[in-house]
Amino acid sequence: MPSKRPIPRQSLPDAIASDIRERILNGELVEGEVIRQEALADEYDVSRMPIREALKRLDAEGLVQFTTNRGASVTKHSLREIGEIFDLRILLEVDLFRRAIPLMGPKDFAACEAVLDRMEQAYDAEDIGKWGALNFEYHSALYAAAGRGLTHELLQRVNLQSDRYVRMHLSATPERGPIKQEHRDLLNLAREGKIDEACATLAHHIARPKGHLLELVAAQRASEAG
Amino acid sequence: MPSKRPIPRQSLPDAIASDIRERILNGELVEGEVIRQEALADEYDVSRMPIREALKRLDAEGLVQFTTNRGASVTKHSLREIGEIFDLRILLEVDLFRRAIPLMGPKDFAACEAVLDRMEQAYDAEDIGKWGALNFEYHSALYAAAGRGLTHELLQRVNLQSDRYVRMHLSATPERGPIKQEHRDLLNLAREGKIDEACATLAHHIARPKGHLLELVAAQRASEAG
DNA sequence: GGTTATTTTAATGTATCCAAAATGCGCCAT
DNA sequence: ATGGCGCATTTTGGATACATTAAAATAACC
Repeated sequence: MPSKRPIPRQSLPDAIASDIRERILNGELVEGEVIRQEALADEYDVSRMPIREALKRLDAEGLVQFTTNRGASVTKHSLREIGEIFDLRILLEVDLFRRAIPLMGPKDFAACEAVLDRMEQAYDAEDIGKWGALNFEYHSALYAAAGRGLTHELLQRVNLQSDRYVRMHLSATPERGPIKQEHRDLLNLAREGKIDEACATLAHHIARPKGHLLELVAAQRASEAG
Repeated sequence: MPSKRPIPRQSLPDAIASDIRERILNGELVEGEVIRQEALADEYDVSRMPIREALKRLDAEGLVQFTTNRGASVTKHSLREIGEIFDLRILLEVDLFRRAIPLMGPKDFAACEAVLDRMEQAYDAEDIGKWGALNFEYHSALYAAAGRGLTHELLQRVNLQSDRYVRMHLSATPERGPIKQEHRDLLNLAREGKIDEACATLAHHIARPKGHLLELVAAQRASEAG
C-alpha cells in the first residue's frame, strides 16, 4: 500500500504556465515586455482566470513580475543579477554533487549515462529548446543520489532563470565538443570518487558560460540602449 | 531617474497570504491539515478568488501544497527535509556572509546594531511571533552589504520554512542568553574582518537549533503517531 | 454479508459580470 | 504655448454563478 501515486495530472493553469514559460525562455516574450491578460486569454481561448493563475505561478518562479493594478511584465535582470544566478548555481550544484558522489551506485551511474546519450543526440540535432531541459535532467541525475529534494527544488528555480541566458550562449557557441567532454568528465570523476576534483570541474563548467554570457548580454544591451 | 519607487502597496490576496502564512508559522494551521477555500473565504469575508490566489502564492512559497481538484493542505516535512532546510540556510547564509564582510562599512554595522537592539527587546518581551521576523531582519542586515538580491530571495524562502520549527526551538529554550551573545559575536567578528571565524560561528549558530529541533520534532511525531 | 456499481453531494476549477484603479487624451486656464 | 485639471477608455481586481471532478453514501448484485 505504500505505492499510491498522487497522480500529477496537470491542470489548465499549469499547462498554460508551462507554455508561457517556454515562450519566455526561448525569447519570444522579451524581458521587460508587459503582458496583457486579455490578449493571452484570447490566444489560448480561455478566460482570464487561468491566465492569471499561470502568471501568478510564473511570478512566484521569478520569470514575471506583478505590479498591483498594473499587470505583469517579463522579469529583466541586471548584469550583476545574471552573474549572481550563475554563482547560485555553483553554490547549490557543488553542494549537491559533493553530497551525492559518495552515495552513488551503479544504478545512478547508469541513469546518468542514459541521459547523457539522449543529450548528445539533442546536441547534434541542434535542438536547443530541448537541450535546456535535458541539461537540467542530466545535472539532476548527477545529484539524485544526494536525496536532497528541497535543494533540488531551489536549484530548479535558479536554473529556470539561467536557461534564458544559457540558450544565448549555446546559440553563440558553435563548438560543442568541449561541453560534451566536460559532461563525460563529471561522470567519470564521480565514478572514481574524486570528490574535490569533480566539484572543481563542475564549478568551472558553470563558471565558463557565466563569463561568456555576461559579455554577450552586455554587448546586446549596449546596442539596444544606443 | 534611478530613484523610481515601485510602490509596494499590497493587494488583498497579499494581505490574506500574509495572514495565512502567519497562521501556518505559529502553528494555528497544523502541518498536513487540509484547507477548505470556502471556509477561509467565509472567515475573511471575501470571495474564494482572493483566497485561491493567496493559497497559490503560499504554494509557490512551499508552505502549502496543491493537489489538482482536491484542494490545498499545509506542507508537512519529513525529518530529513527539516534537516535539509537548515543545511540550506547554512549554505546560503555563509556564502552571503563571506561575501558581505569585506564590503561592510560603518553604516552597515550601525544598521545591524539597530536591529539587534530591537531584537533583544522582543526577546525579553517573549514576543516569539515578532522575533522570527526580527531574526531574519538581523541576518539580512548582516548580509545586506553583499548586494545579493536573488540569493537573499532564496534565503527568505528557505527561512520561511525554518521559522516554523525555530519557533518550537525557542519555546522550548528558556535560556536565551547564549543566542543573544552569539548574535553580538557575529557582528563583532565581522567588524574585525575575521571572515573564516565569523562564518564558522554562523554555521554553528544555525546548526545548533537544527540538532535540537530534529530531536524535538522526532519526539513530537512519535507521540502523535502512537 | 461483502463487494461493486450508481447516485448523490460537496468542493474545486472556470467563466461571465461588475467595480475600481490607472493611463491617455482633451479641454480649459494661466 | 504650456501646464494642470478632468473625463473617457482600458485593464486589472473581485464577486457571483455555473460546470466538472472526486469522494461518500446508498443500493443492487454476487
